[in-house]
Amino acid sequence: ADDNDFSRRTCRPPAGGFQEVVDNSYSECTITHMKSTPVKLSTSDIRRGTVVSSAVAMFAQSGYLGTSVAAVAEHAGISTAYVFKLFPSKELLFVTALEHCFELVQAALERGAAASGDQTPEGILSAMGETYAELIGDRSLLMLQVHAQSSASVPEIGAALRQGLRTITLFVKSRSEAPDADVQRFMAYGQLCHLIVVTGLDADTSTWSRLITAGIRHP
Amino acid sequence: ADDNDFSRRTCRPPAGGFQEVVDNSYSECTITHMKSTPVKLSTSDIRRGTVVSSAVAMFAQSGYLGTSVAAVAEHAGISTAYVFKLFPSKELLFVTALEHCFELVQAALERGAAASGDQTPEGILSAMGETYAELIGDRSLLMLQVHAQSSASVPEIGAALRQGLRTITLFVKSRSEAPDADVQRFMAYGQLCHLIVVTGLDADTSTWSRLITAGIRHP
DNA sequence: ATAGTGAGTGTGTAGACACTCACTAAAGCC
DNA sequence: GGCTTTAGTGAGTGTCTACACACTCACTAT
Repeated sequence: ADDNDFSRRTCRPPAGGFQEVVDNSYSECTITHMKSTPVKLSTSDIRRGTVVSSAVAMFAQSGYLGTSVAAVAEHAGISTAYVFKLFPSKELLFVTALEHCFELVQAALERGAAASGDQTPEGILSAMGETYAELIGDRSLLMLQVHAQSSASVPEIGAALRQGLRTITLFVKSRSEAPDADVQRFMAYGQLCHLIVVTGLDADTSTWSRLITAGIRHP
Repeated sequence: ADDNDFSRRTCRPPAGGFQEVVDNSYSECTITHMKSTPVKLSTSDIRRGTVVSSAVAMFAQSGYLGTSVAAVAEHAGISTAYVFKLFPSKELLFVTALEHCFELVQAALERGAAASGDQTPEGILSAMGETYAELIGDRSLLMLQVHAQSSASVPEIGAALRQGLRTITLFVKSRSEAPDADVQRFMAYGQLCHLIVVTGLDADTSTWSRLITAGIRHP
């Protein structure tokens, strides 16, 4: 239990080797006052950010009920008790992770739309789809959404899911200016994409699975 | 503890009042030898059937990890211990329930296709979609699939999910004889339908949710 | 009457999990 | 140096769950 105490303060990467989503929005360390010590100060807000990243990774791996707060804490390299000091409950930790997930998705769609050479509605939708498929290559953001759907009966999770879906839908609609039916189709194929990854069909070469995965890239 | 012993043998409906999926494939009681006693014998196979029905209902409600075997047993009106005698593990109980779910889905699709007036590929697909939307009105079969996707990392569940998806896909393809792209679209909108129900958008009248649910019936 | 069998249950157990609390170490400010 | 605030932890507690075991009882064949 005490064999890794000395390594706690060395700013080591989280256990598991950074396979979680890298979160740049928290990494900036704002030094408000002139400090002489070059060692960067770890405020609780920065810690909160790393915990959210760990929560995304762990919840994506094992789901809401299947992930213990202790596992998130270990991944973040802090104690379980401190996670409960940063977040009032497991539920709110999950919701925060989910909201963060949707922020990353929207940012990716925006990037894709901006980088599209073809700025027609169809071109923008296509570019967005490509970026999304790229984004969920690491599976974390995708699996978190799947697990959230499964836990939507928890009121706060359901609300967060609905809110995130609303944000994404409205963003896709306004950014692409495509007709409603095309936006709907975009969302439907996004869901199909989730199914493909969840069932591992992207690694399946049988003819029937080709039928499902046709035209959907798998990086 | 002994206040309900006498009611055990009266073939009463499961606790909860038959809100679970009614399963006709098990209700037949085959009397192999001529018997004089008119009371129908409760073999373990019949019990297995009722337990599977209860498992579908309970797992659909709370998911794989969120449902205790005791809850399934209580819903079926038997003891927890006996459920473990009928099924070797919780995992296999879930898999059996999922397989049963896919059987019901396929049967519904077959019924829809047979009842379609328009026997063109597009007509059959459309009729199938309508029957499917009707079938999942009670949400049990839909939610079970959603929870299965969330638990697909359990190897046996993932395999059962893949197998069920394969069966449905091949059936839709062969029964409708529609081109692959149309079958793919059929599956994609099926997944969108799941998302709508999970998030409760079918009861939402806001304009953005109308965009998602347009053209998808919600009974 | 006897021996045997399958249906079905009550009780126990070992472990896991969410969450709490009393506590320390250190930084910032006077 | 004192004093307050904050980061961070170890050691629990109560509860729940999958599963095991030993057992009863209705019934059947001989």
